[in-house]
Amino acid sequence: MEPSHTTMTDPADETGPPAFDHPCPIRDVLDRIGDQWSLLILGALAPRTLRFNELSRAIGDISRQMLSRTLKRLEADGFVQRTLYPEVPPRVEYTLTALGHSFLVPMQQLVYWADAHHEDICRSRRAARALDAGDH
Amino acid sequence: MEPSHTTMTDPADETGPPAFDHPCPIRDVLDRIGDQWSLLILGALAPRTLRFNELSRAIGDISRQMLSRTLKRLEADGFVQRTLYPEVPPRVEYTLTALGHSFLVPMQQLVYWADAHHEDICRSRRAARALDAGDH
DNA sequence: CAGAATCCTTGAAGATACTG
DNA sequence: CAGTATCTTCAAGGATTCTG
Repeated sequence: MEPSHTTMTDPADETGPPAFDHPCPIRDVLDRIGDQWSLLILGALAPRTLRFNELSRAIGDISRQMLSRTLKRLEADGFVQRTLYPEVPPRVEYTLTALGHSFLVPMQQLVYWADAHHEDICRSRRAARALDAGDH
Repeated sequence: MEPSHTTMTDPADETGPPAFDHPCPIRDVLDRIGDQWSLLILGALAPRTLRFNELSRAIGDISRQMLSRTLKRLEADGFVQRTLYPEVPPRVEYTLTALGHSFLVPMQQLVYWADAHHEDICRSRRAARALDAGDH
């Protein structure tokens, strides 16, 4: 856990207005992937470019509202590129940027870990619940 | 994104929502690390065992409330072990389990990525804000 | 088709105070 | 020392409606 936390108090980068860019890199990334939808969207876009409604169907239970919002953030952060084709009816395509793809590399490792250890976690939870139920 | 996500768009898996243990391993893990404190706690415990108040001081701006809650969840999920020494005054030590340590391995990769690309993200954000300010 | 605008609910987190 | 108990706030996310 070294790199991110030791640098977060770096007093030398006072180049701009504070209070809106996050001081801690990993926090920034976690805020992005911590939400309900970002990772699902990135995963859906990983193999191929998709249009708005294709993305909506691919994910299934996401509201248009949240899909729109989340895509905007991902676009603003440079993970996703949005391309509007000025036709009628309008067509908009979303595709991963190089940054977006590169992000999925370490993320994939985490997915592997999660798959490998999910059972351990569930077992631990059941044990905890059993204890909790027994002692009150 | 193979193992976890390709299966969740599968239209054929309507076997009924079990509704108690999370169906998606990665979601489970993300829920844990997505919150404000879990990762900070794991990071603090990585190099050494700590007592409750040591942990509190190590993290700094966490309330006792949240420290207690988060530790309980981490303990229930098997990331952290809690040991109570029945002395007066009481002493409680928290330490990472093998599962907790193994989790930090892929997590570390994500931290590296975040450090390496934080500037890209910030730059992208600034550009997005500039565009946004210009077009309305 | 691809969103934006609006309103509302809920859970996460903070503040504060108390306890074995 | 190591917590728990309440109360409150706040923002993420959902539902619904409207539009170029």
